[in-house]
Amino acid sequence: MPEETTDQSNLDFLSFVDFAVGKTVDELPEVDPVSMRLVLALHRVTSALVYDLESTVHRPSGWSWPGFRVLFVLWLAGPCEAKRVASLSGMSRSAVSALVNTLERDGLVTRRPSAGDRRAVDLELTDAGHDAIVSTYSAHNKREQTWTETLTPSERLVLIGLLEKLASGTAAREAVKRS
Amino acid sequence: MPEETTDQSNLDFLSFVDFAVGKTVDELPEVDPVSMRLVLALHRVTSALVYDLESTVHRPSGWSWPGFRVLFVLWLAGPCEAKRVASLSGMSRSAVSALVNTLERDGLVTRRPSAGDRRAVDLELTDAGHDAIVSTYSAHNKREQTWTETLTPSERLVLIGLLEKLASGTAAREAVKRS
DNA sequence: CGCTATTGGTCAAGGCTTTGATTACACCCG
DNA sequence: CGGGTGTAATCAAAGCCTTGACCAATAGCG
Repeated sequence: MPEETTDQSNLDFLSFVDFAVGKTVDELPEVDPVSMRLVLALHRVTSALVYDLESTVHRPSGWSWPGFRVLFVLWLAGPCEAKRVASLSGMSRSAVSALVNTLERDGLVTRRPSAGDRRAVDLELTDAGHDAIVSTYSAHNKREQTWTETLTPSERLVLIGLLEKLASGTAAREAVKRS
Repeated sequence: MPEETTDQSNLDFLSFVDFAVGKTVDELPEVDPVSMRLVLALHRVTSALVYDLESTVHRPSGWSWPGFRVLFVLWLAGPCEAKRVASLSGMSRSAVSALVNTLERDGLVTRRPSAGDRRAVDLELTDAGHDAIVSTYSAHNKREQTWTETLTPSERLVLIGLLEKLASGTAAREAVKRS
């Protein structure tokens, strides 16, 4: 791993944000630099975090983050309908359906027609699925802790508060939702 | 659009986070609830934001957010090598290469062998590409402003500061980077 | 100079997600 | 009870992204 080039590309990217905001405001005066910077920062840090977790934790175990999210919901909520898994995990029903094809093939989840509603499908973790989620989540959270350590304890709480405020604000509520 | 079911699913999801943190800490004592909640909130709000911007701004214009990011970099940085576009946009070289296939097909970008280094490829915005990025970015930022309005002006600055601190912290620097 | 290591770009296979269409089934109202 | 409306799930086509392999060209060292 070439540490110095990693730092270099990081700098490139950081200074590019400054440059981008400046030049954009210059050419498009109606642009608000604060919201531009906010969304840029949010997207960039999340994308780096997801990529890091996926490539250090999930892929090495042979699974993907999206698959992990489905297993996670099933672990916590217990067996339930695909529709509910979609809404709890924040994915579309189509995405859950496609993902469960993979998970079922790999023996982590079973699919059964629901008893009450014959349109619905009940999903349930297999024993292998249960083992997978428990062992993976420990590693996942260890890596999360490494990221979090950059902030002081009170900064962490402030950040969580602001993110949750953003998530329950007007824009989020009126935002287009996955179907 | 059924407003009440939208709110309902939002509540489902919000309360699920509380439930998930509680139950996970119960079963896996080594898990740190703060970093769990931080990453959950970060991922969730970003994913909602990206989905919203993509479906209200980019798809209706006929393009995708990833394509937009490439056009954006080319607009700001001017014509440059694919490698540089990748590092400035935070994408892998493979992803840029694949994406430019689409952008070139749609007449937004041109690909030319570089003068100095015969391995490299220079990318440049066409006139259509330039028009696309300028008109799309105005709409994009308007929507960003709607999201940002949920926070007070000083909260916005605090949030940006914390996100940028997270992005330049140890974990981010040592994180696996896209190749 | 020549050999080797590295770098820029692309391709291929596989996975996830999206929209839109389709098939079953459930529910409700006349 | 029958027909219209809405809902659960799935499929199909298309797009993006990832890893790993590969080629071509450059750079560095003996």
